[in-house]
Amino acid sequence: MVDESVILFNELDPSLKNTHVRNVFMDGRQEEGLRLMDRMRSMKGLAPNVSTYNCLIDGFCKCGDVEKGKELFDQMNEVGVSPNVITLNILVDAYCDIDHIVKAVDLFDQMLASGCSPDASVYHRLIYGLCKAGRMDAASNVLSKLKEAGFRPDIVCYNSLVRGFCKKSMVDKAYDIIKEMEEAGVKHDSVSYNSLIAYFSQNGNFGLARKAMEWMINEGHVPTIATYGALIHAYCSNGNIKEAMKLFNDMSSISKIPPNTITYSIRIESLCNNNDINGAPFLVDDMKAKGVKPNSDTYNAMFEGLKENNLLEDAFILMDAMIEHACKPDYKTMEILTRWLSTVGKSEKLTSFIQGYKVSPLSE
DNA sequence: TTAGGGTTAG
Repeated sequence: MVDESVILFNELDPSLKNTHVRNVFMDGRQEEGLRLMDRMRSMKGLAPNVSTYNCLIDGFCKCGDVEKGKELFDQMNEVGVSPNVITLNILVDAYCDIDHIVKAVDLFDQMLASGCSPDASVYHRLIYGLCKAGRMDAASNVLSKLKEAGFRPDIVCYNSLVRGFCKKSMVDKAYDIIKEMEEAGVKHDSVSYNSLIAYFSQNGNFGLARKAMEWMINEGHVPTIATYGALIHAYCSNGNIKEAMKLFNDMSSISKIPPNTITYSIRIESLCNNNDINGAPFLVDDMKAKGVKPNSDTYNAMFEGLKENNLLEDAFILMDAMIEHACKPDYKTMEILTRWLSTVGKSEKLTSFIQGYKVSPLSE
């Protein structure tokens, strides 16, 4: 069979062949790209270059096949194409994304040992990935290596560390980082403040959280949706709905920040936790009116509330709404529904739901 | 002459 894409490829100027294959990979046509790469290798004086490999590896990683990406990375070494910092960044990001932190660190160490000199971005992204995974010892270790290599952490890197330490309740370490930022002349921003505000409010220290909000304003930073979100969530968890609502209103009226999916989900979750499931549909209507799209977390909060109140028929209607609005259930949705529906002998509804069929008797 | 592009709230 004649392969049209190969014929077209053959006619291209040699100088354009790598670009063409890159475009094929970036377009998500991995199989076709691989065929063209084979073709290239068989042509005299032509070979895929590092950027072609990078597009290919990135394509596989984005499709979730990171191991295939790593295989191709190894293949690069075999065929004599040296990986560069972009190759390394693609793989480090991909490993961090799927929480294969050890592999990300191994790859990084391997590159260091092989004499490749990563630029600051590789350190930055690895630190971010490690902080996100809560691996603060490893993150601190990479931070030291970054400094040894003569680089400096930037604001994003510092903020990742502040957040990581706050999440682990290692607030002294977070303060150390803030101090280091100040000494290094890197000015903290609203993101740095938001991590602290979230930490204080989660621990019920609302006085300090509000104080930090004041400091950030005095320093010329504007509170963001995350500032309000952290506080609203903490007040809701603490049962102080009045204060939460005040902030919700202040956010729109004073700060002119419209609520988003997360802010609404926080409030819906709070209603459900306080046995006020009847209030949830009104909030959903309000979201719709404001053009804010519910996501799986919004639905999950409502499913939890309906389950607590044993409102099975309402759950079926909600499952239909989820399908109708093309909102993909996540692992948490599946967990809630599996447990609930199997207990009440309605597992077949879950099967239909997964297959994308309506489940409510009202819609039949 | 390319390729990747990291931060905060639930």
